[in-house]
Amino acid sequence: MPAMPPKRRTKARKQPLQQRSRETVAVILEAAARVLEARGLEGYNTNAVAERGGISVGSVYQYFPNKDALTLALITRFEDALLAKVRDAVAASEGKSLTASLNLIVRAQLEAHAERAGLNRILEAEEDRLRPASSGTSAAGELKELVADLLARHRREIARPVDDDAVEDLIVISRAMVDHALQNNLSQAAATRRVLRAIEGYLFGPRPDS
Amino acid sequence: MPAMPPKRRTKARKQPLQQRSRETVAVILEAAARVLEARGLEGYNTNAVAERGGISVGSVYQYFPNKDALTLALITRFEDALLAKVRDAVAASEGKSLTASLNLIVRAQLEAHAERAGLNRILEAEEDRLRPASSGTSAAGELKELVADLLARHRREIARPVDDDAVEDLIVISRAMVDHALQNNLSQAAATRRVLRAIEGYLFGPRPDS
Amino acid sequence: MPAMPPKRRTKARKQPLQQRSRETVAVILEAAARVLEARGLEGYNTNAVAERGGISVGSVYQYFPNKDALTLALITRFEDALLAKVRDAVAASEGKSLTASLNLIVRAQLEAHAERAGLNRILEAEEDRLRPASSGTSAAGELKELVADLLARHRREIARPVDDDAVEDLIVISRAMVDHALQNNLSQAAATRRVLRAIEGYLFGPRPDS
Amino acid sequence: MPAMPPKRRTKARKQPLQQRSRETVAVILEAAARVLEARGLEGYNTNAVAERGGISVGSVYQYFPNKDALTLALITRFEDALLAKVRDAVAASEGKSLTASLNLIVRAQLEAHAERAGLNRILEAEEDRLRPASSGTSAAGELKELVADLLARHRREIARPVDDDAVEDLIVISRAMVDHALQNNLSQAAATRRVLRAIEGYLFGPRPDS
DNA sequence: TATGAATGAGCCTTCATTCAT
DNA sequence: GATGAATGAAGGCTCATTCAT
Repeated sequence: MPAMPPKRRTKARKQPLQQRSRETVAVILEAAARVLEARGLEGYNTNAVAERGGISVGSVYQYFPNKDALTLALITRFEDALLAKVRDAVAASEGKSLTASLNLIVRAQLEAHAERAGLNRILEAEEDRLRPASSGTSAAGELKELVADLLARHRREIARPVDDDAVEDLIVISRAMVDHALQNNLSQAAATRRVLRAIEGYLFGPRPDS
Repeated sequence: MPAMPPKRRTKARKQPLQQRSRETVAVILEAAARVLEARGLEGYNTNAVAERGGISVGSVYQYFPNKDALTLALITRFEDALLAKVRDAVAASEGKSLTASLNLIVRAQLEAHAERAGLNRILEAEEDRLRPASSGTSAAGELKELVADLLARHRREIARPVDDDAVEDLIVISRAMVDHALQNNLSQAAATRRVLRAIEGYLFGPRPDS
Repeated sequence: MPAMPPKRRTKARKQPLQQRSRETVAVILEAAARVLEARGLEGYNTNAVAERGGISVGSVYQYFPNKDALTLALITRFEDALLAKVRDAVAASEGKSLTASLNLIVRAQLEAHAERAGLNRILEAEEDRLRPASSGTSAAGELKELVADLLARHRREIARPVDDDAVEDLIVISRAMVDHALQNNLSQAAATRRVLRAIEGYLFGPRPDS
Repeated sequence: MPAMPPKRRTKARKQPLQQRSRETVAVILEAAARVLEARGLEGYNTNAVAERGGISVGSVYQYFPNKDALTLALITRFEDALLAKVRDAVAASEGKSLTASLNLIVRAQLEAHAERAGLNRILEAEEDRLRPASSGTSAAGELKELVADLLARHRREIARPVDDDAVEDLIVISRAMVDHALQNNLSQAAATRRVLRAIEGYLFGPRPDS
């Protein structure tokens, strides 16, 4: 079992309360994103980020205690964006059929991932390394809730008991399918179809015997 | 779009034809595995590997042109082991029902991953970075074939057309579910049940309309 | 021979004539002292000092041209305090025997050093680095005078000629002994005894032959 | 009280058993010494040391885990040299009078310090910072023993009880006097005279009353 | 005057890789 | 083939100092 590296601060070093600060933080994040996109994890370093952002390294460290914290902030930004899209999709699916709702949600996910596919893939890979082993994010929590609520609303149409495990599995499956679709450059349509097929299989498939 | 890094040899520098050589390669691989397990990606470096293996760095470079090639060899070793287990499971499922066959295969997968869970997770994460974007491995190819054959044999019990996409999706889903199960330290039993549920949902679920 | 670093201002940038200014300077000095005590030379930096003092870095630079000047001010503050204590001791020893007088002075020194032992040790170490090689401070000068006067008053009881060298040596010896005593956490009583023993040995010892 | 900085390895990273290695270590130490002499603590950094030694930084870190360890090695080197000189002086003073013996020892000390006065002063200053607060070195221990033995041999000529405290005080006093002498560029003769005066005062002075 | 965000030179340290032995 | 000392590019990070507001 890998030894846990010595704890390091990974929270923001200073809350960007001032206007100027908030802008700088935004600049840093965007610069980091661009470096990651342009040069990959390989060429991603704080000096490059600073240069790209037209600021100094010192400024990066004014707001992020270390490189990992910066990456983590990027991950959070992505998660928040994803979550927002899903939230909207869920809201928009009020009154719609389960299939239609799922369709909306899957599209939302695909969009969120597709927007900056290269970047997001890298971030997802880094997440594993940076999160202390399944430390539930609030974002992850809310996603579960959203899905759970949707499923609950359509309980009767679903062939299996809708418990926490089901919600989790559904998220795992759709995330994997979405990633796979993007990796293979599937068209929006094909991607949606395949992801949906997987999800609906899970939901409407035969009630498990065991 | 990420700039392609300058091409580097990532194939083994020489085929270990001699007995002695083959042993050394094995030593190196095992040392690398152990370093990865003990210290994580963080503490994984060629000097540490050499030390752990009781050999010199120079020897590592005798058999692997660079660090990535070594990691890749480790990944291949894992994939081969997995494939072997799956192959056996498929062989053993001759004449059995589809459900029983899947059960065997899923167990095989779980076993392969569980054996050195920590190590394998790291390797899977590295795979993304090291494979030039979906460059089909022969191992991946054979896995597809195995699954395709099994499904073909039970075609009539399956609710959807058994095409390449279906095979791919099935692999994606089960891999994701297996990873997730291991990550959450599910028991063998629970893991098997949930992975199977997902797979069977996909196979026996309602025929897609579109 | 060490190259002389480029000359830098190390004097206070402006005389704190105004009441407010004087207060700010005091705040800065005390903040610096506390940082030094709490985090050592390692964690002693102008930003930390400003934060500790509840002011901005800019303000620190308003009153001190650079970090060294601040440290030097701290050293001076300590020296002044020491000198004041010694001056009082000398005044109080009017009419007393030499031994009694020395006792008072040694106690004064010990007190001054003990008050903030950790801080003062650091400052003494920094003094070496910051003073351009034995540039006599006025404080050092006055100390010499005080000691010289005391010795002159008791000339007849002393076994050796009381010249400048003797005064200097006496100061060197007692300073070293006091430092050593504090470093080893000797009790007031033990410390006083040993320091006095050293001093009296020097004064009352055999007249040097050469 | 200053917080103790996180423990770091300060022992040699690798024992220089091979001939080549031993040479490299010597090169590094001498380079470090020269950098310290030429540019002071200010310009003392591992890159400069490597450059000065005509080797690469990597080599420095092959033998010293960090900069402080290197400095510490330099300190030890100095202490060992000093000790060797004192040991010789003690040996040479066999059968001589106490005064003559002290004379030899003081000269030895002065020589050791004078040899590279600038360097040694810096090292002494760093010692405080680098040694975990009065962690008795073996060198310090042996010095005490040497002095104690000498004094014991001449017990009858000494005016005070020769206990551990006396030995310690004597060492403190002579070290302070030697440092002071070098700092003021006293001539060998003057320095010796003054240091001896201080020591003899301590030894032959009046028996303390208290 | 005060503020504190921004700067950026510079230092420590790591580690993949080489190559003389 | 093996060895392991040596290399040195590269990158994370700090902190004294400045200056626009």
